[in-house]
Amino acid sequence: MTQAAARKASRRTPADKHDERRRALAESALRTLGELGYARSSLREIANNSEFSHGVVHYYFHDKLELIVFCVRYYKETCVHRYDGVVAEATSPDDLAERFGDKLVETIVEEAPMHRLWYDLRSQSMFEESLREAVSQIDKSLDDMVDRIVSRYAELAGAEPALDSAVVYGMFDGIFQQGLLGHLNGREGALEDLRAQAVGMLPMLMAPKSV
Amino acid sequence: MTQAAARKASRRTPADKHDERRRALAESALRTLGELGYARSSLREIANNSEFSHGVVHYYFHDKLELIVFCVRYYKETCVHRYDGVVAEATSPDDLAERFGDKLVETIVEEAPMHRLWYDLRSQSMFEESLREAVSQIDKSLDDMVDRIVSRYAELAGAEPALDSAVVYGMFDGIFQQGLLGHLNGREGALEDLRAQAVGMLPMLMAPKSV
DNA sequence: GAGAAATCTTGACAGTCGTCAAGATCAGCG
DNA sequence: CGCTGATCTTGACGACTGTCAAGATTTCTC
Repeated sequence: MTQAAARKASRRTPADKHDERRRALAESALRTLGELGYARSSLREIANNSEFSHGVVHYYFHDKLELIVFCVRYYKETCVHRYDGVVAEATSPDDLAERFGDKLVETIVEEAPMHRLWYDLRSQSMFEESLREAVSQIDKSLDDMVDRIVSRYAELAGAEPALDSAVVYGMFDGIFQQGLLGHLNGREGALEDLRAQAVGMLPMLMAPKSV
Repeated sequence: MTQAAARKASRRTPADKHDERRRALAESALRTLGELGYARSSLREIANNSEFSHGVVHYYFHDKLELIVFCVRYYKETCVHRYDGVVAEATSPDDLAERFGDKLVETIVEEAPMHRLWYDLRSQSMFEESLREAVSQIDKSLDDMVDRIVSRYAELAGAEPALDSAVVYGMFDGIFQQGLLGHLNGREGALEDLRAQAVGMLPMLMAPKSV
C-alpha cells in the first residue's frame, strides 16, 4: 500500500535492491571468508575484496555477526541441492553410487574454501552461542540432503535404509572432512580414497525390505 | 659437560624447570583456549587465567603459534590413551562395546571444552599452513586409537575389521562430532544417541575371519 | 530541474592485539 | 656478602579491529 504495491511489477522495488545488495555483499564476504577463515576476516578485508567501501557493511547489516549469519544461510540455500541432479538422474544403485562419489570429489576440488569455512563456522558455534541456531539449521538440512541420497539408493536397490539418518549423516560428514583435510594437505590419493569409501559405504547401509 | 652433567641427579636441572614452566603455561593456556576458542584467546587473557604475567609467554615461547602448537601436542599425549583401559579390561565384544560407549559419553560430558578446541584447531589448520603438521600428526594418532579399539573388538569377536582404519576413524569422528554439537546445543538425548550409535556400529564393521 | 530520500565514502573513535625491551626480582655460587 | 645469570613484570609500540557519524554522492519523485 505504501510503496511496493504502487510500484510497477516489472521494475524492482527499493526493497528488492536492498536485498540484492545484501546478497552481493554476502557473495564477496563468502569469498574472503573462504580464503581467510572466520577469525581473520575483518570487515575491511571483506569490503576491500568487494566493490564497496568498508562503511557500507553497517548500512546493510547491523553488525558483523548478522553479516556472517546471513552469509552462511545464503550459502546453505545453494549448497544443499548439490546432489539433487544425482538423485534425479540415477538409474540404478551402482549408477547412483558412482555419480555420488564423483560429485563428492568434484565439490572438494572446486569448492574447498566453502567447505572449510563451513567446518570453521560449525566449530565456532561450539563457542559462540549466537551462531548455534543458524548452524544447527544448516546441519539439519545437510542431514536431509544425505538422507535423500541414501533413501533413493535404497529405493533403487529395492531395500531400506538400515540406520537412522543422523548416524548416516555423521558418518558421511566424517569421511568427507577427512577427505577435505587430506586434499588441503596435498595428500596424494585423498580424493580417490574418499570416492571409494563413499561408494563402498552405501550398500553397507541397506537392510532387506521389511514391509 | 657444561651444567647438566655436573648437577646432582636428584635435583631438577634448569632445563627441567624450563620444561616444567612450559607445561604449566600450556595447561593454563588450554583452559583458556577450551573456553574461548583459538580465535578469541589472546595472550593476555591466557596469562590472566594463569599465575604468570603476559610478558612471560615470550620468554618460554617464540610467538603465539609456538605456544598453540605446543599446547595441542601436549594435549594429544594425554588424550590418545583415553580408551586404553577399555581395550585392556574388556572381556567380550559386548563388554567392550558397552565400555566404549560409556567412555564416549563420559568424555563429552567432562571434557567438552578440550574436544571443541580440537575441532576448532583442526578447522584452523585448513586455513593456516603452519598448523597442519601438528594437526595431521594428532589426527593420525587418533586414527590409531580408534584402530586399537576396533581391532580388539574384532579379536574378541573372532572376526576381522572389514574396513580400512581411516574410514572407521572418519565415521566415528563424524558421529562423535555430532554428539558433541548436540550436547553443547543442549539437545536432549544427544549423548544417549551417540552411545547407541557407537555400540551399534562396532559389529557392522566386522567381517568373518579369512585366513 | 529542485528537493528529498536513499545510498555510499571517509575519517575518526576506543579497544585489543602480538611483540618487544628496559628494568625489577630472584636464585645460585664465589 | 657481592656478583652473575636466569626469570619475571611492566609499560610501551604500531598495527589492526568493529563501530559509528558526518558529509558527499547518487537516485528517485514531483
